[in-house]
Amino acid sequence: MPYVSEKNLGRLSLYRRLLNRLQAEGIRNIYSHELARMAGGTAAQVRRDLMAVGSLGSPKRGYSVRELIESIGIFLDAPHGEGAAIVGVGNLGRAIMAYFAGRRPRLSIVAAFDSDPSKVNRVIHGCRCYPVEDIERVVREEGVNVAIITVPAREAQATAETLVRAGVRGLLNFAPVPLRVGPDVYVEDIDMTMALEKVAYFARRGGAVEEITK
Amino acid sequence: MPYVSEKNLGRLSLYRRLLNRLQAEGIRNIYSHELARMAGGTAAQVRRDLMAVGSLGSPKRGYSVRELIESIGIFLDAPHGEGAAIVGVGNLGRAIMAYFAGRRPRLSIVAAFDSDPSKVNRVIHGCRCYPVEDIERVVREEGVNVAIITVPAREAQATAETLVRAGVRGLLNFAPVPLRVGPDVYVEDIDMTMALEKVAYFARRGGAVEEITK
DNA sequence: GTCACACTGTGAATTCTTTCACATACTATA
DNA sequence: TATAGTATGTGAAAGAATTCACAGTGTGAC
Ligand SMILES: NC(=O)c1ccc[n+]([C@@H]2O[C@H](COP(=O)([O-])OP(=O)(O)OC[C@H]3O[C@@H](n4cnc5c(N)ncnc54)[C@H](O)[C@@H]3O)[C@@H](O)[C@H]2O)c1
Ligand SMILES: NC(=O)c1ccc[n+]([C@@H]2O[C@H](COP(=O)([O-])OP(=O)(O)OC[C@H]3O[C@@H](n4cnc5c(N)ncnc54)[C@H](O)[C@@H]3O)[C@@H](O)[C@H]2O)c1
Repeated sequence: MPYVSEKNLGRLSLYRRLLNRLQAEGIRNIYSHELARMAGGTAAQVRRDLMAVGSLGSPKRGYSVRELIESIGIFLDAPHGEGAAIVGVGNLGRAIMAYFAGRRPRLSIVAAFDSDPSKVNRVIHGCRCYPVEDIERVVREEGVNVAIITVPAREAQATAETLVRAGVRGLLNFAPVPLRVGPDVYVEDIDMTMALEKVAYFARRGGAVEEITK
Repeated sequence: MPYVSEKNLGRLSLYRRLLNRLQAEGIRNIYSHELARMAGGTAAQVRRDLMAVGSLGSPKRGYSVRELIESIGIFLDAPHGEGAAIVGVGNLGRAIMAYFAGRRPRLSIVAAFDSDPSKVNRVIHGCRCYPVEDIERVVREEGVNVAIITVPAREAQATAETLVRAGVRGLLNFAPVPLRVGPDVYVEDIDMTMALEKVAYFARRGGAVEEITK
């Protein structure tokens, strides 16, 4: 399987979503420059990204939407689907559960955990909420490989360690603290404060340098 | 004012948060390699990043935590504070309002908007919720420069256009669609589906390439 | 059947980012 | 006051990511 950088992979995920929308509209073929326009990039970059999934475009007709979705799927998805866990069923955690509920069949939230007794043993957005003591057991039983962390910042490191001990190898972290984990665990941070400060800064200094202009 | 790349700026924001925490713990000085360890980077990168704010370290003592926070603030923040707006007071929008409420004095959410009549004219997490028809007026009155978009995907483009028309120059977009705006508007997308797919992918293929190892 | 065209796939060039490595400078100590 | 030692600031090198640019190719027109 070819190596892809993180950015590369992110864009493949984006292309797939755009392609799914096109497919729903009945569009069967698409050119790299059209996809680029939708994704906010350049045609060359789209083509370069698609090399990872084994390019399958044809001149004069571009890419088959159906084939592309399929190829990206083969590349991105776990062969037999995958379940994620979420720890911290607060404001953000519940919003995320609502968002992912019933959305992606190949990657869904299969277990939630919270330390608050008033939240455990309830079903929230179609997903059972367990006490944190059950993390290890449930993660192992369900074969969960990926987890979302939405606990308060001071609990995040300990939560990450528990999850890793249970076998989780990928973390999506919403707590505003960098997590320390072993090199075999992949961490993606979503840092809204940083994002908002970036936006404020670049909005002040004469806007975008690189926006979808044409 | 020196030019900084997006990544650069993001890290400055992160450093500031880490430094604030240190300051609260009573720590007065810090070395680049310590900050690097906390932020998950290298010492050289920290020093390089800090060049943007005008470096002010001293050998043997490192950087003054207080001075650094101050310098980063001068660099990052609007001189007299700044108000942001949020459009879409749903699950995610409310979580974000709760999160930012009373947190950053220099960059706070000063107005919320929703199209749902049952939400407007209420105060949610200390912030007035207006009908969408008032976006233009309120944004102008409050001098809002930055907005957060948490409306459903199909409404996002129209919302962005309304905001830009009202004078907003920076958007933090949570809707899973790339926004088309003019080149003078800065857009930052937070795409949770992409993030989760990335985590799942890299978790599967032997974890991180580049995590905080040492 | 064959021609011309527009688009793909991809090496090479460019641009952007990170890391290296070292001269410089400050402090503590005696 | 002189000295030793360690951390900074930064040019230069290395490494990534993006863009350029063009050869190759399948398609539709005729
Ligand atoms: N709300 C947002 O929009 C937002 C934005 C950015 C970042 N964050 C971060 O996301 C995290 C959650 O934010 P929130 O607004 O949902 O907070 P919240 O207080 O609403 O929810 C936190 C939840 O975690 C649970 N919890 C606490 N300790 C736990 C533990 N050790 N194990 C399991 N569960 C535990 C609590 O019971 C609660 O249900 C925080 O770290 C916050 O900084 C939130
Ligand atoms: N919930 C999540 O965790 C999550 C995660 C990723 C992305 N998103 C995206 O964020 C957006 C909001 O998600 P949500 O879960 O909060 O949805 P939601 O349905 O709970 O909230 C949407 C809100 O927007 C309001 N709204 C609808 N049209 C509007 C308009 N034209 N102008 C102003 N307000 C309008 C609705 O009244 C509602 O209050 C969606 O685009 C979603 O795809 C959400």
